[in-house]
Amino acid sequence: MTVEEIRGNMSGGERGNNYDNFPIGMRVLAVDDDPICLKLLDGLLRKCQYQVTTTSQARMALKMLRENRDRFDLVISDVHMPDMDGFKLLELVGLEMDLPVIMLSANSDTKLVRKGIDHGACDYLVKPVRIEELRNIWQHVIRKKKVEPKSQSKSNDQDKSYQVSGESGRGQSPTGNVYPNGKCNKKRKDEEDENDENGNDNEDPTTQKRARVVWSIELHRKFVAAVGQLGIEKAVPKRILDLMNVDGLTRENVASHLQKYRLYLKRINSVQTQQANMVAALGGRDYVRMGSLDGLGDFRTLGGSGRYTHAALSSYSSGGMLGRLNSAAGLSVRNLAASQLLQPSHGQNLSNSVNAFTKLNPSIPPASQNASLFQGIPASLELDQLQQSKSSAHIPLDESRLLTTDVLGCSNNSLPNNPMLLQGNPQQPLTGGGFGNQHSQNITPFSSDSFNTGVNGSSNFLEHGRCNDWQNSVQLSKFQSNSFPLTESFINSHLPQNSVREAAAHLQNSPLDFTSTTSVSPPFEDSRGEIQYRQSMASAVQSMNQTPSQAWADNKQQYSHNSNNTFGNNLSSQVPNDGSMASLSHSMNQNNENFGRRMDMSLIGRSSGGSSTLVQHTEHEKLTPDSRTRSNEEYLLEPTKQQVGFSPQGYDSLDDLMTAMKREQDGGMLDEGTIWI
DNA sequence: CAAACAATAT
DNA sequence: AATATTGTTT
Repeated sequence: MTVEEIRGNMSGGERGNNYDNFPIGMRVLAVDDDPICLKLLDGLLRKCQYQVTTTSQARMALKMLRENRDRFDLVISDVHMPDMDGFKLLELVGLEMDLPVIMLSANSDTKLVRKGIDHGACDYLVKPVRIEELRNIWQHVIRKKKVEPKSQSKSNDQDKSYQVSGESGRGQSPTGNVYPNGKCNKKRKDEEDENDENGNDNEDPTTQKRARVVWSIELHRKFVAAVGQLGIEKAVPKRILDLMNVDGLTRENVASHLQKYRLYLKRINSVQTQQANMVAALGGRDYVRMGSLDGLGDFRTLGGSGRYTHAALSSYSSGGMLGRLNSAAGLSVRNLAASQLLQPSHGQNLSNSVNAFTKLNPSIPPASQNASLFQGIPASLELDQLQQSKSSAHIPLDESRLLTTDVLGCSNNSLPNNPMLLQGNPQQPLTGGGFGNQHSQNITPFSSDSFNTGVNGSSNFLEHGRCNDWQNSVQLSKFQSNSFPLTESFINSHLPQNSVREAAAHLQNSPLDFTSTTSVSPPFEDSRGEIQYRQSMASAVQSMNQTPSQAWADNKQQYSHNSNNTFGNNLSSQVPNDGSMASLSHSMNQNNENFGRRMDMSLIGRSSGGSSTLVQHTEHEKLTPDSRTRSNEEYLLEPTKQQVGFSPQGYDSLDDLMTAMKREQDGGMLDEGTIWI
């Protein structure tokens, strides 16, 4: 009988629950860009009596999975795929739906296998796959189910996936166990601290000091999930610990990680802000910001931010225009950066309060709040800003306003604090309603995005590894920040605006190379979960009114490196000039597919400009250079106009900026950035 | 006192 | 750089 028949027999049982005759009818999603391989795989899986669904596109797979998480029991995916790196898919799946994923590849390179496992694959099969291997894949489903049950009684130890145990070193279990002895107690106190003294502690393994916790991807995932569940506000060590329900993990461990996580979030925010500000300051260049942050994505990957930078630069310079920029601009940039860095950040308090406010009352309509909030901001900030601006002579204050505007706009949108929601499933109806058709909506997304974007975008570049990346994110930030300076310098350089623009345009365009060259990361789709959390955290933690929306844009991002290049072309062609951002955004939401191209753009933009933000008002823009800039810029610009919200003062932005700067400074990010140029 | 947090140590 | 530990506050 055919699979279909089997399915039918199983009758309703499909939903995942019935495992009556389990392996039979197991719902498998097979993904492989090679139609032949896919067909073959499909055939084999069917022979195993699994209920098979196939797709040749990773993105499609992700889409299907997102649409109905309970529709599949297991995913088997090729590693090499044009639209999305298999590892990326793996990570996203693991993160978002936590389904067992089996990687498939003709390459049996240990490193690749390892990579697959590290990214959460429950198995790695080498092509050609034998049916014998496929006959046993169901075990992964069982295993996962067993572990998953979130029964969280902390008591059990063993089966939980997370229990902390094992000798410290190993760590390889993808799942990530932490502590050394299985038994560990949560409290370190109990252990025997004292005993050892003598030297005789000999110990039972139990007794030893516990190994330090390694925050594996899985563990981090759990952590993030817990945080997300709790909401930032309530995300305190103890609660997180409870939710995580990982044996052996202590509150202290969580606290420590939380500390780091918060720092990370802040950083991200800062960066974003910074970028946004920068952009604004610069003159409002807009960049498209689609890129995004995907939430997770960035965790660790970026190992060396440097290379990206490098690549970007080089491509840049090669472009010709760049060269000039570099030289002249470089200097200016540097100055700029330096000066900015120095500035103290005052407004933090303010911003914090704002955030808090927002957090607390997410539901509250934004507009009023925002307005009030902003207004509330002390003038002092302004002063600071001024000072700042002075120091960084190049940046005109006026421009800074732009940023502010964005911010406001975002807030106005009244998006829920959690961008995630929006982001979440593009396919799904926008929840907030906020985004309705209205143009206001349209606007919103962008603006908000712009904020987030910076940061997010960086993530895109990163290599895959969602989880991995968060740690890297910082690096990303660096990268971005660096890029920024470039831009600035660019701008700053006293070139006539037009020329500048042109240059900018070039940059953006040229970047294609960059993109392709640098093997940036795999595409990113966001993983919402993380993103969400992240965002929420960020917003909460950080300051500012960041807006939530970034999410959606971000989601889309995929950068396809493979896809293409055409960035310019696509852009121009696909996106009509007239098309406003709104349309864009809509389309984006609706189809992920489109994104790919767009994403490229964004990436490029980012890379080149550093900031992809969207930007706002055109008004400030001195004018658009018409035709030349066109593709990218226009695209961007248009929307900008729509954007709207203006707020008279840019306090926020300033504040943010300052904060960001300060932070950066602390982080040394800026410095670095400056350096490269 | 326990928990959270920030700072500091390894 | 990632965790752990310590110190302070709530």
